[in-house]
Amino acid sequence: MPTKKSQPRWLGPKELKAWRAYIQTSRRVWDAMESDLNAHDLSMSDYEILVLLSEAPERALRMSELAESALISKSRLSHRITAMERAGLVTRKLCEEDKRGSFAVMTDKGWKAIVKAAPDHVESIRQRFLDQLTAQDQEDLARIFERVSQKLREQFSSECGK
Amino acid sequence: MPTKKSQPRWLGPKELKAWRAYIQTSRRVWDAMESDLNAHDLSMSDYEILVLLSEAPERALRMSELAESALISKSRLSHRITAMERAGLVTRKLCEEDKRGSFAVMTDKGWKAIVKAAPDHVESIRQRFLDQLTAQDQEDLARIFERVSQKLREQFSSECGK
DNA sequence: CACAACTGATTCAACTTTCAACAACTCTGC
DNA sequence: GCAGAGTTGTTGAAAGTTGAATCAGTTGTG
Repeated sequence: MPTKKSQPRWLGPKELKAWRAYIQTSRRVWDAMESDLNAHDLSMSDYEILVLLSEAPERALRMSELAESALISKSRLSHRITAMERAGLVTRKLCEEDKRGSFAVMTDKGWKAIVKAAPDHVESIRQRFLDQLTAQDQEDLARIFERVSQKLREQFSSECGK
Repeated sequence: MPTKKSQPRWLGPKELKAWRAYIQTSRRVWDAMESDLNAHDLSMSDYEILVLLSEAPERALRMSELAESALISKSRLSHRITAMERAGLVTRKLCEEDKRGSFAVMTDKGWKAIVKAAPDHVESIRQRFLDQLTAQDQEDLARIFERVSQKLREQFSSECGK
């Protein structure tokens, strides 16, 4: 996206500090949470997929919808569902209304897996992240990141949707 | 790390909001920045490696040190350096003092690559993230994430170092 | 000094992700 | 109805990542 010819506006000390603290810490948080989830043989992505399915009616979602919500590509989802199918966590079901389509459906085993993993995962969210924030911090953070997210969506539509 | 047998402390609405806003947005920010960097045939990881090398004396760093600073595994770094070597951005140099060791050294081409990519990358940091924060937000964020980072380091040493 | 334990780095095999191509189907406008 | 454009989802190969095993070199200890 960057489309500037002019002098680069280098980061000032405070900007640099904020950016570095943010970007490095968020990788660490992510890695720590991944490795916590590994105890349940799940990745963050798999967990997300299972959560989304568990919240969906019939515990089923169209592949595209699921890919979009989980923030991963269709191809990646397809491979991932194949692997999770092998592990017995989900199955596929063809879509009647639109014969190109298919559903990912959470199995009972998938449900059990997430029920088992959830308490540890929540504890992990707290220990790795939330417990270090005051109530005020939480509000600030939600506000800031929602604003950033909003902006990214705008940028995305003006870049792709043209 | 989670080691609790008691009732899980589920997230309250504000906690959930803060967590979701944060975790989803940070993936989006990351992805956007990756794709911005792709225009220069670099990944975020490659960029980080080049920055670290560019700041090091002689533009060289020991593999272990580099891996640790770049927050990636030694194995991954080894592969990545092989690839970057193929692309001409770095070379390896054996270490004289300790013959097990080796250095990654930035080449002139590597230097040029990062000099070329940096302005766009900085612009990307601004557009994707920093521009959406007030000066106050920046301070808050730095404070919060440094605290989280500190805690993660403590947890890491008490988990591994013993 | 000898030798066990350790360290730095790479390699291997398994796995995951990406990218491009594809098959199957639906929708649109004529 | 039907051609062409667009959508849904899968696939296969290439590239990237992981973790364990390995190799060479170093350090510490009796």
